[in-house]
Amino acid sequence: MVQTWKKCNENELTHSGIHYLLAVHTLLERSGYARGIDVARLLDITRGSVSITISKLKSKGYIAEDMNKFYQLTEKGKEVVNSVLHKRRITDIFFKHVLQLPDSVAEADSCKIEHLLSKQTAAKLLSFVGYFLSDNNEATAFRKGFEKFYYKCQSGENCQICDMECFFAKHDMS
Amino acid sequence: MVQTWKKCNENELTHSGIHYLLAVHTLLERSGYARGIDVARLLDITRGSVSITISKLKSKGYIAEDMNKFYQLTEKGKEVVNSVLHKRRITDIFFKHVLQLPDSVAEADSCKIEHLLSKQTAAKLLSFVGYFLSDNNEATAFRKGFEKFYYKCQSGENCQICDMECFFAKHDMS
DNA sequence: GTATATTGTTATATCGATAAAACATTTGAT
DNA sequence: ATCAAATGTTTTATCGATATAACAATATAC
Repeated sequence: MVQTWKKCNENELTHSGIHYLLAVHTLLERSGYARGIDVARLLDITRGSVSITISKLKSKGYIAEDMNKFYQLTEKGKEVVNSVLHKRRITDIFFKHVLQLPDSVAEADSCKIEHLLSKQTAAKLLSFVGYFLSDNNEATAFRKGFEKFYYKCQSGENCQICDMECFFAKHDMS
Repeated sequence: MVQTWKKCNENELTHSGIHYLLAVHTLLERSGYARGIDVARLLDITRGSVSITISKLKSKGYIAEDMNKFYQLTEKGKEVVNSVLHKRRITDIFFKHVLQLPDSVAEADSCKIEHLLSKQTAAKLLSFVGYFLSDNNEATAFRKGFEKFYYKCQSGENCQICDMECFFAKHDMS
């Protein structure tokens, strides 16, 4: 538990850096080019900050420039963007269609964790969602059953699942 | 997507701050007291850093001191710790027993996202895990079916689920 | 009860993300 | 081609997390 804390923060790319890459990707898709000012507007930060962060991403090999100094994603950059977009997509679907959370909550939570999930977890989650949403009889029956189900720990007792006094029993989940 | 980015980082407590609270909690459980040096050792950081961060947490009302200046969690602090521990427990169980991920992966990913999940998502996830692991016939059948199932996007085609070229199809997930 | 060791605190410094402002360069309009 | 506007870069500063190191306060050993 504690021993993972430091490793937790050891990433080649920061959350912020990833969002710069996503922004460049979005802009390239949307308009075919991405300049500093465009990234600044999209992320709602200053041109100065963009200039600084993008040059770091360039020196790390995630971003390149074309002859007009417009940004391009390198292969390495594209790989990161692809990976993160897939993870977001999967968590988003999981939250919305499995857990049936409101879109706003699903999207906020997806944004927070998208880049943190390991490849393995994302792949398994994809597999799970694939099965859950499939036409299989078991999946269909399971979905129906879950609709009617609401797990609530007995107030005052230990939660059967998490084996400790239940936090959720004491709080309004509205 | 982009509009959530800034909000994503607006938290009363930082990830780091939460881990200080968890450390104090762990120490109180383990030895009955928590001093600066204990937190420093547990988190593998210096006494100086602990001193600074803990005083911030004190002024924010998460930590108090007894007469010997040993740390205590305030009600507010306990609430945060409880909430995070529950979220970790739930994600941990989900990763291990639903997704069947190896413990190491499950724990690493839980640590990364535990504090980021909204209350609503955690509550729904708990509910889901409760149903999935239950004795209901549908749940049992579903679990059996999922064991044999492995979703794999067709290479070169768009993934049915995520509606874009599949990242996982191209990568070794070992 | 003094000397030593342990613990806590307070500079000072670095790193990453950011802002604001000054400055530099490029683009565009006429 | 010139001037104004837009864009990019650099500087200075803040904030949060951290480290080191100096210093202060406590504990502990003898």
